[in-house]
Order: sequence, then structure tokens, then C-alpha cells
Amino acid sequence: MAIEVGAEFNTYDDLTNAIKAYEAANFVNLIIRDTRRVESAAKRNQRKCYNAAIKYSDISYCCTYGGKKYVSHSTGKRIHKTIKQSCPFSLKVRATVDGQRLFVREMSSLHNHEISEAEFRLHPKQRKLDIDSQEEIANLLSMEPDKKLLRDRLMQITGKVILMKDIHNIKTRLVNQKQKSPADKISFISKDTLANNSTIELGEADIQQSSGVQHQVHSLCDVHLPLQNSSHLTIGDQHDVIDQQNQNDSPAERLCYIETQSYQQSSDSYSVNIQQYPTGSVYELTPNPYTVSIPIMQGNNILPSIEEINAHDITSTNTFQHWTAVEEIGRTTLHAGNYQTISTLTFSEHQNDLLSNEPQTLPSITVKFPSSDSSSSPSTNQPAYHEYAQGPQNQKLKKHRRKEQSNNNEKKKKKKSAVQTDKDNLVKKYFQQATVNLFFNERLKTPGNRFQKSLRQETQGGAPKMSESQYHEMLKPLSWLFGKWQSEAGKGEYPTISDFTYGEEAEFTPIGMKPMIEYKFYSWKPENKMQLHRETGFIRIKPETNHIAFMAAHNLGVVEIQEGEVHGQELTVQTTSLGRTSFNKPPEVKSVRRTLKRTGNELEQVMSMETNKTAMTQHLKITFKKVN
DNA sequence: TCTCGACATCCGTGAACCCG
DNA sequence: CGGGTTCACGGATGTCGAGA
Repeated sequence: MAIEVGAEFNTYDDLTNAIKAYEAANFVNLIIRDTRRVESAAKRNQRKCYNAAIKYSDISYCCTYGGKKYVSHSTGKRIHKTIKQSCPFSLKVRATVDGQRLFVREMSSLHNHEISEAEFRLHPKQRKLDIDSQEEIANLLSMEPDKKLLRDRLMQITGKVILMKDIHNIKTRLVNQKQKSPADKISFISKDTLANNSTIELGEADIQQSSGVQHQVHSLCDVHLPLQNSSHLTIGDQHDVIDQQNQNDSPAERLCYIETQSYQQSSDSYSVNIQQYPTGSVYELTPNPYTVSIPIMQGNNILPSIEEINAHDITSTNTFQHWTAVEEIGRTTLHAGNYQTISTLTFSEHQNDLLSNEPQTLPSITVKFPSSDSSSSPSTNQPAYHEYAQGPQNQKLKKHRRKEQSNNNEKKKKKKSAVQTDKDNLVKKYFQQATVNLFFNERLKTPGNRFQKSLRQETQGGAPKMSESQYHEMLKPLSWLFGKWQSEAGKGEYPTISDFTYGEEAEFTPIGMKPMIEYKFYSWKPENKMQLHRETGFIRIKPETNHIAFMAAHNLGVVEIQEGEVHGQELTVQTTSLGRTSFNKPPEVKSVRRTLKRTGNELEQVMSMETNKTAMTQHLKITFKKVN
């Protein structure tokens, strides 16, 4: 139901959905200014009985530019701006007399600021991703992807505006969450997981900060330090991985295996050979100095095309197994509240267990470089047993060894030639890009994934392709206008002003099965995206003729009716009546002539204008391209 | 006395600013 | 660009006073 005075809603959720629809349709962001929960209202008026589904007895909404006057508590260390400017928009909703429903009792839809889609989409409320998506992004961020590429792909897929600081904040938030309540995590494990004698993920911080229960934990199960501390999956390392292709409802049924990668360099190529071992043992190798993040890989088309990676040449004839860090699985398990964790992951002190299993060699990937440095010695893996925490002493020992190892790595790094560093950077860059690409390739393939809907909208044309059954038959002569059009290169000229350029977007949407079209034009300055002209209105067509009328409202204080004719994919209309506010600045617009012509996927608009000082003269010319 | 509007204030969250 | 951190925002409730 639309938001208007008198509209009733059975539940708060219904109201919320209607509010969201109103926001999207009008490009305004509303916030709750005041509420009175039904529990609180029942206390005040004990004779009244409320339906719990309405949640509130009173809700007062305002525009994000309105709202309460904030009393700043700033100490002056930072300059903060507020967007509040006493916008008068107000929407008041109350419970009906019987307390069973909510109804809109008051509404004032006036705003004292400019309204634009760009502003609307830029607001944090619209930029925000849902919790699950944020978690997925956070996981991806732990693999050090190319953040700009990630941002761009996210924008493309979600259709939302996403800033680099949003990416940063998602990461910060995840880190904060991980650092929160380690004791709770331990408590959770001791209650539910240890009974199964299973393996669980614990952050190093968790263990350090929860020394009181550490011994108890270790006595019951192995503690697996997450890969975040031992870097991400790296070339030259070995890692425990989990086959996500066999995901079942029960994590215990998932196939667990170990993967090793050997890393070799010939005169003109690097090779990464991946070997897969059956489950049995988990151990870690000494990190290789060539620490390059490896992305999740799955299925076909896992690698970016050669064109996408200009820096070097990638060849791959086979696909990789999909794998992911155990840390991710452990965390997911905890969050899902599934107490049966992966019981097949245990730790071994002896490599013999592992060696008894014949490795399966997986296809290799070759990364070719335009130039090579054969002096760089190939690096092969020399397994070194990973000693997991067995107590505080071993913690210290482990830390000490890691420090030593880190120092050794530093020394090795210093010896590397500049050429080698460049190569490493190239490899890193490649994998950073691949990480992002593969992540989203996976999203495309997974049925029902949360990005899929918006992705389909984006890739399949966004606005629905309209069949004739979706608009009134009378609109057929104008159907070539339907959809969204955009241009960055409009040219403006007029004898009384300097020439200028502008960007503009236009949208033509049939109104249900009614014989009319709603349309919008909004333009901006290309240099700074500052809003310029806005026009909105409706197009009608005289039945059984080609006579059409534009009913237009301009933000410059002008309303007008333009009439004319449509012939094929071209229409021309001219002002027949015009109204303007009493305080509009001169010169006074007397008439406007508009021509719209579609050629292929392009739409050209030419506007001419007559004022009280200038005869009818061409004013604007722009060519739009269809965006959906 | 009851109901309701309006204002004050609290507090957790997270957006975004500063700085290395 | 990223880590650390400030403080604006959003949601909720308490309280006061006017009017029925």
C-alpha cells in the first residue's frame, strides 16, 4: 500500500516495506524520529490492548535532512559536518483505536533541499550492504584482494554506491568483532564442542586473553590457530583445506584434505603445482619468501582473461579445485551455531601419517613473464612440522620460532633482486585481481546467492524488458522511448550565456496499464556532478492518433504543457501553455520546442527555447545511450 | 485523571576524519 | 592506503505540561 494519509498496515513489517518503496520512488531517505513501543504504550494506557505485530503505537518519521537538532559533544579535535537542515518533511503513524493496525495519520511531503537520485544513493543508508554480504566481503578482504577492483565489482553487482571507506569500515568492523568476547567463544566451545572431541578455530588473541581456560581446552581438543596469523594461503605453503564442492548440511560430512603447492621457476615461467592429499593430518610448512595470496578457484573461467592482465601472460589449461582456508569454515560454524564442528581435522606430530597417503597431482598453472631472471633460484617446499599450541610454554616457543622465521624471511627478502620484486608484485597483483574475479564468478554460479538478483538485473538489462502485455496498447507508438537513457556529453548554448557541457539521464516508464508514461530528466555538471536541471512529468497520447502531450514540471519554477506529434521513432512537441512562479528570475521563457529521435540504441534530444528577449534558438543538444 | 504531543536525554553503532 | 578513534546518528525511553 502506498504511503498516504489514511493508509493502514497490518504489521510493522508491512509499513516498513511501504516506507522503503516510498523512499526509492521519491529519492528520499527517511529515519525514525520518535517511537513509542507497544509495551511502553500499554504501560501508559493500561486499558488499551495492542497487536504485537505492529511493534509501535506511535512512529514519527522525518527526512535525514530533518530530524532532531543534534547537540554536539565534540571536543573540537575533528571537524564534523552535519546534514541536518531542519527539513520539514514529516510522516506520523499511529496504532488504530483497536490497537491492531497502524495507520498514517499525518504527512507533509515538503522538503527544503534538493532531491536527487545521486544524493539518495550516496546516503549511508542506501550504501549499506546486508550483514551476510558484509561478512562475505570481509572474508574476501582477508585474502588481500585488489580493493578498488572489489569496490567496482561490488558496485556493479549490487547496484549500490560503494565508497572505499565503506570497504575499509567493513574490514574494521570484522576485526573488531573478532576481537570481541573471546571468553564467550571459549565458553561456547567448552560447553558444546569439546564433548565431541572435535577441532575448533581459535584466534591467537582468544587463547592469549583466555589463559584461564586454555589448559582445559587443550586437554580436550586440539586448538588450531587460524590462518590469519600464518598468512593466507601462500605459494610454497601447505594448508589444510576443505572441499566446498561437497558441502553438505552437516560439516562433519564434508571432505577434508590437505593441499601442497610446489613452486618452480624456469627461464620464462613460474609454475605452481598443487597436490592434494586425503584427509588425515594437518600441518604447515615453513612460509616461502614468495608470499603471494592465492584466490579461491572453482569451475571454468576461473582466471581473468589475458586481456584483463596486461602485465603478464597467463596460461592455464585446467581448472583448480575449489578450496578455502579452514579459518573461514571454523568461523562460519561458530556463527551458524552448529555445534558439530569438523571432527576429521586433527593435528599430527609426525609427517609419516601424511606420507603414507599417495598424493594426487592436480593440474598446474603457469604464469609467464615477458622477461625473466634465471638467477632467481627456484623455490621448492621443504616441509617443517607445525607445532600447534600445547600450552603456554609452547605458545612462547612458537612465538619465538615465528619471530626467528620472520627475521630469516626478512633477510631473504633483502637479498632478492629488484627484478624479482617486480615479478612478485606482478604475481601479487594478478592474484589480487583473480581473487576478486573468482569470488564474483562463484557468486554468479551459485543458485540463490544473495547477489544474484541484483547481478541479473545489472547484467541482463536492469529494467525489465517490456512486452506489449505490460503497457497500454495506446502507448505502442511511444514504446521506443521506454527505459533509462544516459549521456555524459550534452552541449548547451544560447546567445545570452556561455557555451557549456552537461551530463543527463532520462527515464521513460509506462504507468501500469494506464495509457500514459511517467518521465524524468536530470542533468549534472560533468566536472563535479553538481545537479543542474530536473524535469519530471507525464506523456499522454490522444486515442487513435499520433498526437501527444508532455505535462512537465521543472525545478526552475516552471510548469508547461508541450504538444506535438510522434512519427515512427521521432517526436516533436512545443509549448502550448506555460506557468511560472511569481519570483522567477528573468529572462522569461516563452516557449520550448523539443525533438526526440531514436536511432538504434541512441536517443537524441534537441531543445530550442524562446524567451522574452531571444527568438526561438537551439539551446541544448544531447545524445543518450540506452543503459537498460 | 487520562491521553497525547513534544522535548530532553541516554547510549550503542558505525560513518568518516586524522595521521602515519 | 589503512589503522585508530572521534563523534554524528538513530533508536528508545522518560518526563512535563496542555487539553479533554
